[in-house]
Formats: sequence, C-alpha cells, structure tokens
Amino acid sequence: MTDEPIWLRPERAATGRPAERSRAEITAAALAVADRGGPDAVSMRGVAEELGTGPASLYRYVTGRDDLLDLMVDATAAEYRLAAPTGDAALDLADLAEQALAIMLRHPWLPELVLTRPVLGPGTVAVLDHVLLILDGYPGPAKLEVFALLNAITATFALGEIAASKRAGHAAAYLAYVAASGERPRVTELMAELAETDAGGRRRERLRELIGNLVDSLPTSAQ
Amino acid sequence: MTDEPIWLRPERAATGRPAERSRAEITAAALAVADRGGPDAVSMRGVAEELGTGPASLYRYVTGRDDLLDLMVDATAAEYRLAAPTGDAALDLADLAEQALAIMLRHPWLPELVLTRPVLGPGTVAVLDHVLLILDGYPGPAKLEVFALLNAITATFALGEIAASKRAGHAAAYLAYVAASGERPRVTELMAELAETDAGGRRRERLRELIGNLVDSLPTSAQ
DNA sequence: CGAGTTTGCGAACGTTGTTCTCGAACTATA
DNA sequence: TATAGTTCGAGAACAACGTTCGCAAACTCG
Repeated sequence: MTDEPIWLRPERAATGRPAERSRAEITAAALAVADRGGPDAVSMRGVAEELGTGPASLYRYVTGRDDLLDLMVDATAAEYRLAAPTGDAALDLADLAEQALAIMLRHPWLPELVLTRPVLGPGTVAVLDHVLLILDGYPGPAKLEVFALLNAITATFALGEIAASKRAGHAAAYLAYVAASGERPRVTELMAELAETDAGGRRRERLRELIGNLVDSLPTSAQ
Repeated sequence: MTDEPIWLRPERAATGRPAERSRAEITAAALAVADRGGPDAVSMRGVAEELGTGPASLYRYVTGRDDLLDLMVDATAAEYRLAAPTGDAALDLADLAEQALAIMLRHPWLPELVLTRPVLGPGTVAVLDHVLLILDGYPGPAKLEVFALLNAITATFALGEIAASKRAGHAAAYLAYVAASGERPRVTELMAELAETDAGGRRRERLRELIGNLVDSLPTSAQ
C-alpha cells in the first residue's frame, strides 16, 4: 500500500469501527516477545498470540513485520534519560553511550536490529536531536557521524558482552582450535593473555575513553 | 547433529560415494547468489538452483543456512592483501580498513552479516593474525578490541555509503518530515547543512582519521 | 435508521528451512 | 570378483512463516 514510514501514517481512522488495540500496545507486545524469546521469536503469529488475536489482525496496525521491528527499535529510544548538557561534549556523549549500552543489555536483541536497520522514528529523532544539542557548534556532517558511530560502537560493545555472557561457542570454538594447534603463534599468545584477564568490568571505562577520543578527533568547533 | 563450527568438520569422508561438489563450490555459488540478489536471495533453494541441484543436497555440505552465511563471510576475508607491516600501526590499520571498505562495497550484503554474525573461520583468523602482527607489543585485550572496532566502524561506513547510494527513503522520509515540520530546529538546521555538502568523497579520509585516533587511544605499548 | 467506513479474523496461498527416505556410487576387505 | 559398509543425491513431504482475501461485526455520520 503506502511505502511511507509507519510514523507518518495516522494511527486511527476518524470513522468506522474503532480499533481494539493501540499501536503502543502492539509495540509493547512485540517487545515482550523479543525480550522473552529473542528477535527470531518476533513473528506475526507470535506477537498475535501475545495479544490474544489472530495473525491477520496485526495487519490493521502495521504493514508487515518490518514495521513491527521498526516500532520496537524506536520504542527503546524512549528509555534514554536526556539530561541537559553540561558543556563538556565528551562527557555528555559518554553518558549517552553508557545509557545505550545499558538499554542494549536490557534488550539483547537490540544491537542486531540497530546495526542492520536504519530506523528513524520519533524516539530516535529525539536522541539525535539531543546529540545535536550536545555538539552545538560543530559542523553538520561531523555531528551526524558522531551519532552514527555512537550507535555502532555501543552496539558492538553490547554484542561482545552478550556473546561473552552466553559463551558463543560457535565462533570461539574454531578460534580455540587455532590457538591450540599452534599454527598461528600470535593467536595462541592472545588467547593465553585473554584467559588471565578479567574480560568484563573495564569495558565500560573503555567505552568512555573511545567516545572521548571520537569527540577530540572532530573538526574544530565553529562556535 | 554436530554443533561444531563448519571449519572443524572434515570436508569429505574417506569412504563411500565421493561428493560431486566441494565446500568451496558451495561457497562460491552462495556468493554469486548474494552478489546478484542480496542477502535475502541466499536461500537453500536459491543456492541449490545456482548449483543445478535440489535443496536437500546442500545438507550434505552444510548443516543449515547459517553455515552457508558463515562460509560466505569468511570467504570474503580471503580478498584482503595482507602486506608486511611498515612499522606505523596507524598507517597499516588504515590500509586494512580501506581494503575492508572496498570489499564491503564489492559485496553490499557483507556489512549486515559481519555486524550481526561473529564469524571466525580460517580467513577471518588470518586477518586477525595480521592485526596482531601490526599491533605487536600492545596488550592482548586492546589488540582484540581494535580488531572488533575496525570491523564495526568500517561496516558502519559501508552501510552508510550503501544506504546513501540507494536513497534509503524509508528512514529518511520521517527525518525529512521532522525537518520540514520545524518541531526540532536543530534537525532542520542539520538537514539544510547536509544538503549543501557533498556527502561522499571525504568519507574515506575520515575513516583513516578515525583509525588513527583509535590507535592513539590505545594503552601505551609494552615493547 | 440506513449509508459508508473501518476493524477483527478464519481460511488460504506461496515460500521458506529442514527432515525422511531410499536408490545410486563409491571404498575396503576378502 | 563379490560382498559389506559407507556416503552421496535428491524427490517428496512437513512445519512454520509472512502475507492476502473476504466477509461479518462495530462504529460514525447525516
């Protein structure tokens, strides 16, 4: 039908039979399903069952599964607390990044979606707007780049932490084999070094550091 | 059956009827399908058709679709030219990042897979090993982090370039609406500023810069 | 009270990943 | 050369998925 993004389509019609559910309810149900069973569990049938309806009913609220995923991603953006800028851009952005990390760990399916899906709904735009406020005075393209990289870097960190927490054996298994085989001494050494390091913990500080350097590498402010 | 990664499973059995195809042929077929029709075109049936067989035959070579995607991702790692380090880590890594960008633009389906799929096969390990060589002397966790971020940042850049090239209207449409509405002046200003900037071109230099800063932000070398 | 419009949803279609099954093709052993 | 053992190829089939169709039900408006 329309290929407009869902946020430009009116939620309810003025006339006719009133809808029994709201877009927000659909979104909440999808979030619940994803939090419980991962992103693959977010099927039309799954979300419909969560709502107690048939799969076909969902199509009155979304044009398809993609809309559902878009809604979910944008909904998580509402979980940010957008505090007034302190004047230190690096500090403010690091705070934002930490919040993003926390949100992504709360919704382990998020990083995957955020990385592959260029979602821009009201929630996301609010965060973008806040980044623009923090980076007031910098050139436009630079601001946009920081926003994109902030998402990407944070998602990467989150993916790493999630993979570590569920011992992503699949990828690690071959790495372990290579390390044990001795065919690549540097890999063997790396694995040994990693084994005696407490992997977690310091990651959050490292994120702060990275964001700080990102800001430092920006073109000089115009303000 | 086995949940070992595919690279730890023997390719051919010593006994019984010999296989008509090789793992490499399967991989090549999958790559061809993806390059032609995007990642969604990589279905068991699609790849099988490319090979001129039935879908069921593929399961003699891979345990499922995931294996296919893993093989594809790892195969692209073979496209790197791993030159001997110059001694300047930032320079060598920037070169690697530029190669990665080129590879990803050659295979537009790659960034999406690389970002979401922690693949570690022989090809990927070769690249990891090369990064370890370039960063000789730095602490292990830092080296690993650089490797991860190099992939993530490059993939993000590639995604941006790909999205720009096909005018990803979906996400941009809502942004354009917000900008036009004037509800968020900073967004409106940003869009105006972006319109009069030649978006492409400078991106590659920016990548070099970012990688350079990444190296600079590393803990001091132990060598 | 009709006329017009929108929603809810059972039923169905096409496509997907995957498994079953069994005849065919090979190696190894004798 | 025969026989046993093993592996491969692939047609048929199944479950699950996203999606469409059609119509009864529920509402607003004049």
